Amino acid sequence: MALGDLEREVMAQLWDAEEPLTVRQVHDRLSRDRDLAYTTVMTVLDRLAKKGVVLQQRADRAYRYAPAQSREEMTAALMLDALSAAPDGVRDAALAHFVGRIDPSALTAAIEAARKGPGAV
Amino acid sequence: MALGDLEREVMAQLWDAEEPLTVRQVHDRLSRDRDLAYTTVMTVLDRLAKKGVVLQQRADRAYRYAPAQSREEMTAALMLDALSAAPDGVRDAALAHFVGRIDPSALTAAIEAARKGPGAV
DNA sequence: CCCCTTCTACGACGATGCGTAGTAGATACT
DNA sequence: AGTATCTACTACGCATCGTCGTAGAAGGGG
Repeated sequence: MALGDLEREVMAQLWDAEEPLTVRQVHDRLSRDRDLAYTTVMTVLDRLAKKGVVLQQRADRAYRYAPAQSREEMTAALMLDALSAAPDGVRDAALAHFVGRIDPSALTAAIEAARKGPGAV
Repeated sequence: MALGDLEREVMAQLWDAEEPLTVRQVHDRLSRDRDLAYTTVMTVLDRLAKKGVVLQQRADRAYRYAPAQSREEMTAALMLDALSAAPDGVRDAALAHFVGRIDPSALTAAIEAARKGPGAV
């Protein structure tokens, strides 16, 4: 699921927040940098919810929005999508190209972390 | 650079071909499955050229189109894009998530292949 | 009880991207 | 000369996205 620029900014706020946010809270945080209408933020959050990338839950009067996945999970999923787009015979070579382009120490650290168990950063 | 469905189909033909193709050649190959106007294929190839993902070179009368990158390179680049979209502090964890989700033997093979030298599949 | 604030629901508009294709004009083969 | 081939340019419909307005529900303060 590809996101637009503003959608990504909103996701960044939700990920930074470690707690579900209301439309108003997201709007306030974005308003430090940009000048957006309250309803713009609402529309974006609504679209993100319809796409399934954020979860919507009622609390008191207002909805609270939380990311459906952690930023790490979504990033990993996007990488997997890119890899899966290649046909079978190409994946190994593509993976080798990818591996050759990232920092080897970061890779070994990632392998170690993954070995210790998923989710254990 | 995100590609549309038809754009991806055209790229698949160019990648399969191991040789630059004319519009007509691409059109013929696609016509085995689909019913597309010649000019549709031309438009798509032109847009791909403008995006820089295919190279356009004159030969005789007709243009020949070739992928600017191999399928492996482009796939790896897209994976890197996805990874780079995450902020610094998240990349390591995202990479660990990714590593945890792919076949370990494919990963070690990829590391081995990458170690031997870029491009040596 | 009425007004003001706060939310959500829904619609809308302009820009852009993409699939799709037609027409016009150049060029070459017959 | 006529026909086939190829590029150039334009265009249309649809979906997505950034952007916002209006309407309506719902609660708090005078």
